[in-house]
Parts: sequence; C-alpha cells; structure tokens
Amino acid sequence: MSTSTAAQRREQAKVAYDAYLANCPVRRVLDRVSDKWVILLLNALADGPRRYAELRRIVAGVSEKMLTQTLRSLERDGLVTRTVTASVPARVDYALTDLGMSLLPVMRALKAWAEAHIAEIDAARADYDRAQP
Amino acid sequence: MSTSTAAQRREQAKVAYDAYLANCPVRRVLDRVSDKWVILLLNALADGPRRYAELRRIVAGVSEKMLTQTLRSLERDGLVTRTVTASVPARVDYALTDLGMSLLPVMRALKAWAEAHIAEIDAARADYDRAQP
DNA sequence: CAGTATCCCTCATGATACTG
DNA sequence: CAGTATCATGAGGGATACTG
Repeated sequence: MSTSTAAQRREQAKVAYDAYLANCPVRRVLDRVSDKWVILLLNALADGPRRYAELRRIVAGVSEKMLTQTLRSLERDGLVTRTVTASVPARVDYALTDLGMSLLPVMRALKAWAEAHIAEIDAARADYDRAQP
Repeated sequence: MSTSTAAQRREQAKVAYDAYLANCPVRRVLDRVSDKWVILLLNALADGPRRYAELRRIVAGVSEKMLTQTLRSLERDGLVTRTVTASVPARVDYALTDLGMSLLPVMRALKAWAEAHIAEIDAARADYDRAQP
C-alpha cells in the first residue's frame, strides 16, 4: 500500500498553501488594498481629514454599510484614524495615519502603471476576443 | 412634487459610480492583479517559461480549474503567452509577455511596502482587537 | 449626523469527474 | 499532459429599515 493517495497529497498541499497565502505579506496587503472601496477612500482622505457624510458624498455609490465596514477595517489596520467629537449633532472625522500616507506612493506607482498600460491590455483583450468569439 | 426622490438620486449616483469603477484604470488593474492566483503565477513565470504541470506544482494548492481560468484571463489581457507544441503527449508553455514583465517592478514595490509595514499593520490590529473585544 | 441590524442574492472559488 | 464540465457553497456586497 502507498503511504498516501493522490487526493491526500493534494489536500496536504492545499492546506500548506492556504496557510502560506494567509501569511504572505503581499497577499495580505493586496487583499486589504483591493477591497472595492479602499482605494477610493484612501484617495478621498489623501488631502486631509473628512467627515463621514463627506466621504459618503465623495465616494458616491457606496452604501452606508460598506462605508462603515471599510472605514472600520482601515482603522483596525492602522491606516486611518477615527475621531469622535461629542457634540449635537455628533461629528466624526476620519484621517490617514502616517502608515496610511506611506501607502500613497505605492498606490501612485500602481496608478502610473495602470494608466500607462491599460490601453495595451484593452488592445490585447480585443485581439483575443476577436480571435476566439 | 419633487423632481426625484432621495432613493432615485442615490440610484443615479450608484449607476454613475459603477460605470466609473468599471472604467477606472487603477481599479481594473487592481482587479486583475488581486485575483487570488495572479501574483503567484506572475511570480512563478518571472524566471522564464513554465509548462502547465510545472505551474500546478509550483503554485501548490491551486485547482486545475482556477489555474486554467487564471492563465486564460492573463493571456487575454496580454500578460502571458500560451504556446502549444503539437507532440505526444501535448506540451504547452506559458511565458510572460513584455507587458507582463513590466508589471514585475510594480509588484516588487508593493512587496517592499508590504514587507516593510506588515508588522505595523499586525500591531495596529492587535491593539484594536485588544481595545474592542 | 453617524451609524446598526437584517435579509437576500450573486458571484467567485473549489471539489469532483470526465476527455482529446 | 493539459485541459473541460458540472455541481455545491459561502462570503461579499447591496437594499432597506431602524437608532442614539
């Protein structure tokens, strides 16, 4: 008898790789940054603090649920701060931390690549779709 | 009567923003790059062409479905080439295109930021979770 | 103003089995 | 060897209504 079946070996590899994926810094940062609303929010906060309602307006189309949820996870990861001013009505300001700001240049590099090459991607895609309809 | 209800205005904003999101180069590139297996595949191809079975082994834990699907979409976007050699058994090689290679420096920049700051993120997360259990 | 709470539905991923 | 086909599931995201 063999020590393990192919299925068991695949299962092993999968478990090991899931663990690797979960710990891989690049993937973890990518997961954070590639959330649908994160880039938009970082962008909206790039010029200074914003209030909740401002963000909802600037990042049009975001639901309150996702806005709150995304801001909370960014706060949890130390990328933004949340400052509550006790007044009537309540006032909450969100701002980038130093860590959050340090991410901006990376995002700008990505933006530069994106804008420089998106046309090539579109062209390649059009070619591909023309060849295999 | 008003020209539009709040719900209608929100719907308008949502439609407009969905269109913006769909066209935004940064988001489109991010969507491509943040696919679960894309970074790993680009990495696996960084040193030269690889065969299907090699990729399946290097990127352990990937299902055949996702491997094929991801490679196809990368090919469609002009980031990798797929070369079939008619022989028995069949042989297929995947390689990065120039466009694909031009993405590597950007990924390295992201990797550098991730490795430099992941500890801060973890620390912030631990703090946050300690404060609000 | 700044959120919570709830329901619901779609889509991405994965497991499994089959094929040229 | 290099895939395709089919089915299942679970998390992400949105619509809606309510609250301190």
